[in-house]
Amino acid sequence: MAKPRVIYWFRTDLRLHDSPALQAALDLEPEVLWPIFTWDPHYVYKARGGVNRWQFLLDCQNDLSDSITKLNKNSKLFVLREGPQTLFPKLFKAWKPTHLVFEKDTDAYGRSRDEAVAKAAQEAGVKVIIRSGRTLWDSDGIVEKHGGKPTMSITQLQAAGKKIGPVAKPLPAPERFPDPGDMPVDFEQHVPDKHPDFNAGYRSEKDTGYNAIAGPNGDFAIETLEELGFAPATTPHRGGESIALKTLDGLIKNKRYTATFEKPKTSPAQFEPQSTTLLSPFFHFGALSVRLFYWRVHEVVESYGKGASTPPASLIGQVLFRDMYFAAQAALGQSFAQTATNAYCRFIPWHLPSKRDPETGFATGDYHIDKPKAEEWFQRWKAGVTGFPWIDALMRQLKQEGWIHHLGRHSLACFLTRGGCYVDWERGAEVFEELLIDHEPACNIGNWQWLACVAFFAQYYRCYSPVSFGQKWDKNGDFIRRWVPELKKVKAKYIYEPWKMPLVDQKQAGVRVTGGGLSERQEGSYPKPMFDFDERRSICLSAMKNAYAVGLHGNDEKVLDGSWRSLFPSPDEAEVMGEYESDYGETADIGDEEEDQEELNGDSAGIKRAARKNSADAKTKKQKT
DNA sequence: TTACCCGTTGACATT
DNA sequence: TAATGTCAACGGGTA
Repeated sequence: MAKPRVIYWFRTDLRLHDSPALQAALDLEPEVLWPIFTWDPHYVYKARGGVNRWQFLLDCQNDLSDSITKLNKNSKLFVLREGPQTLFPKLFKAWKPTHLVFEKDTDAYGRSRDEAVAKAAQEAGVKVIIRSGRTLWDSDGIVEKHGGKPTMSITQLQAAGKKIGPVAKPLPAPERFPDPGDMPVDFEQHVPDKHPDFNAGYRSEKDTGYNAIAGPNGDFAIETLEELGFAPATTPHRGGESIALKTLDGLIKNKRYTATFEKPKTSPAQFEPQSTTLLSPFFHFGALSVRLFYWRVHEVVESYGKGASTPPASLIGQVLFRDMYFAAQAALGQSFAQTATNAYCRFIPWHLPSKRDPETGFATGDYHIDKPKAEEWFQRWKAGVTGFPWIDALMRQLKQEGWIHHLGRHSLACFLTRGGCYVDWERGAEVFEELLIDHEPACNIGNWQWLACVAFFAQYYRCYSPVSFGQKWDKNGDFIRRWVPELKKVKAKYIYEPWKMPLVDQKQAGVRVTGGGLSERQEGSYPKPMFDFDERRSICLSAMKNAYAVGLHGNDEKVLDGSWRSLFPSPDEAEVMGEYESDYGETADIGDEEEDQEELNGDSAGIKRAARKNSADAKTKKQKT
C-alpha cells in the first residue's frame, strides 16, 4: 500500500513542541508532508484585528517556518493565499493527499470553517484527522462531563476536568520532518470579497495580499505587513515559539515567583517589565502549549512545598480560567459572543446596543446610537481622552503595545459598562478584539461578561474607581506619567485627578486641563473629565439593581421581540436605553432625552413596579419547568 | 424552604 | 503597614 501523503494545516497551533495534531500527522509516517497555512480572508477582513496582532502572527509564522527548515532544508511553512473553504477542494485534486490533519478549533467561526473543509475532504476521499491541543482538556469533553452545559465557574471547570482525568503530559518536538510533495497551484484563485473591511482603518497602502495563491514570487512566502497595506507595528512585544520557550524557561527559573504567584496581588501599573508573564499571546497563536506551561509550573509548585499559591489566584489558576471560557464558548457557540439569544447572559438595557440580523439573530457588527452622549463617552474611552488619567493611560498603552495587565482591563471594562458609561459590553469587547495582541475570543468575551456583571460574576456593587484603584498600586502615578506625557510634571497629589489642580499648579506642570478631548483637543492641554464619576457610579448602580430585579436573559422572548421595554421605567426614572430604530420589528419610542432627569435613584415607583411584575413572571416560568 | 457560605482581583475606615 | 470590618447586597451551591 502506498505511503500516506499528508497535508498538515497550521492555524492557531504555530509550534512544533507538544502538538498532538502534528504528532498524529507524523505518526502516519508520511511519504510527503505539506506544512501549510491558509491566509483566510475571514480574519483579514471580517474579524477585527489591528496591526500589532498581525505582526505577532507573522512573527510566529516566521519562527515556525525557520524551525521546520532546520529539521528539513526542503521544507518550511507554506502559505496559500485563499480562504480554506474554496482552496481545499482544489488542493485535494491538484496535490492528491491521502490525509488532512489539523488541531481542533472550538471558536464559532472555526467550527463552521472546519466542518466545510471536512465535508470537502470526505467528498474528495481525503481522510481527516483532528486532535485537541489548544486547551488543557478538550473543551467538548469538558462540556460533555458538565452535562452539556457551559462551565460558568472555576469549580465547575475543575469538577469536569477531574472526570476526564489529569491534563495530558506534553509531547516533545519532532526531530525529523518529511519532505513536502509537489505543490501545483495551476488552478483559478478565488479572490475574496474585501468589503466590508473591518480593518480598513489600518491600511495606509493598497492591500496586495491576494494577488496570487503562492504569493508575489510564487514561493508560498509568509505575508508581510507592507503587502497587507499596513504601517509598521507599534508593539514592542514579539512573537514566535523560540521566544515563548525562552520566556517560559526564564519564568520557571524564578521558583519563588512561579510558585507563589497570586494574580490579584500583581500590579496593573507596573511596566518594563510588567508584573505578569505576558505569555497570553503565545497561548493564543499556539506558539506555546498551555499543557507544557501547566506541567512545568506544576513541577515548581510541587517542589516548593508550603507557601505555594493555589487556584484560582495562582499561575495554574490562570490557565484553568482559560479552559473555563473555552468550554463555555464550546457549549454556547456563536451566541456566547452576544447578549441576544444567549440564555447565560443577563439582559441590561445598555446604551449603544448591537444591531442584529433579523434572520439569524446574530450581531451584524454595527450598533444603535440611542444616546449621543453615550457615543461621545465611548469614543473618548476608545481614544484614551476621557479626562481620567488612569483610564487614558491604560487605553493608550493598549493602543500602542496591544497588551495591558489583566486588572487594567478590568478598570477599562468596568468604566465603560456598569461603572461609568453604561455602554453595551459588546462595544468594549469589539475594541479589545481589535487592539489586543493576545485576543482570544472565548476569554475576551468571557471577561467582558464578567466585568459587565452579565455572566460569571454578579457583584455589581464592587465598582472600580478610576482614581483610587490606580492609587492603590502606584501612588506617584509613574504609570500615568509614562502613558499620558502631558501630565508628566503634575504633582502626585493631582496626577489621578488633574481637574482639581489649581491654575498655578497647571502652569507649573506645563499643562492646561481644558476641553472635551476629541477633535477640539489643544496642544499642551489635557481634557476635563467627561463626567462626574461618583454621580455616574450611583446612577449605574441603581440602574443595575433595577435590571437585576427585572431579571431578563438574552434568550427571553421579551428581549428578542423588544417588549422588554414595558418592564423598564421610562428614561426620566433611571438609566435606560434611549430611542432607536429597533431591528426587532418596530420603532421603539421612549421619548426625548433629558440628561439630568435620567439621573434619579433606583427606588422610584416605576422601578419597583417593573421589579414586581418581573418576579411574578419569573415565578410562573419556574412553575412551568 | 430557609439560612448560610463562598466567590481570582472594590472602596473606605479602623485597628 | 497589613489585616479586618463595613458598606449594601449578587447568584449558586449546600446543609
